[in-house]
Amino acid sequence: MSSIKLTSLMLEQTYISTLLNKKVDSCLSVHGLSFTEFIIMHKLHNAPGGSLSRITLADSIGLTGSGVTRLLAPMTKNNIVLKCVNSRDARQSLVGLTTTGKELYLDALHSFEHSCSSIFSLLEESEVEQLLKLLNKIKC
Amino acid sequence: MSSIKLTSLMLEQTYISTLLNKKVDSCLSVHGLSFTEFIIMHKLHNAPGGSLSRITLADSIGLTGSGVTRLLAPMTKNNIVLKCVNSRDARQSLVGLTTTGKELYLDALHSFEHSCSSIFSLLEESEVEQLLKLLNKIKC
DNA sequence: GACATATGCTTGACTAATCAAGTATATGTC
DNA sequence: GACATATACTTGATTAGTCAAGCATATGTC
Repeated sequence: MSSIKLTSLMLEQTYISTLLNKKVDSCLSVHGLSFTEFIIMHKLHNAPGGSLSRITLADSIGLTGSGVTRLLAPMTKNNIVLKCVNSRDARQSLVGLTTTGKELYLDALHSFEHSCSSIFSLLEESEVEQLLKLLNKIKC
Repeated sequence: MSSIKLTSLMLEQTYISTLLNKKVDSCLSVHGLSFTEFIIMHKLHNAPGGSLSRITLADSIGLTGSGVTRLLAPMTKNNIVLKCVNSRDARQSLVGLTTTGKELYLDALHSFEHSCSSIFSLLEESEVEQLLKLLNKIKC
């Protein structure tokens, strides 16, 4: 396998990702959210039971635990997420969306979906599926 | 087109990219380089004439001009890159690799290629090409 | 039940990058 | 040639995240 192609692939991937993040970030900024905050809200909204521990959250979005702590602090203050004690394990604090948080998420989701549609507009449905499949084959 | 698939694609892409960057970063750290520094060296090494202006560099790696300035400062101090004046335009400063920089780049390239091989090891050559093609179809 | 070790989270110090404002040089128009 | 505007770069302030160290709680072993 040509290492030039793999090198190109890695560089291209990084480059595109940088641009996409910036694009999505600016689309979400009208809701006062960063992309990372939106991802957190998305994970919480779709979590079974509606809440996750910080560690689970961190792993599922590729961040460190301390990164999550720092992100959640202002979100808690702004009444977007809620910290609840886990009665089984006092070390853990489960996090969930507040009612305000849910509403904000649904609003932001609209913008996000719109932005995704525009970003991936040149791809056919089959290509989207193919891309997803290929991305999942990357060894992280 | 299902917006759930597009949403998944965007989230998956971001997640994988985060992990890949961390992986590559740690592989390059043995050379004392960050991934971004390596990308800069790569662009300079492959540039026609061996030098680029800061703006061109910034655009080609998806960074702002000030980001490039900040990255180049320590690289200049460590004698990896060299700043040369453009006689045609005194505002511009062209940047190129020093001899030390070239050697360091070639060393780091080995590690980088090795890391890419491992990361993309589950992909066939045809899949790599497909992935590259699909990534390039994304509208940034 | 006491102690060693592991786990979940927070915090201080740091790094990489951004943005906005500023400086220096170029260019086009009168 | 003077002035307005544009371009290339730098710098101060800020932000998002990392890592390492620390604290609190859990768990396993004796």
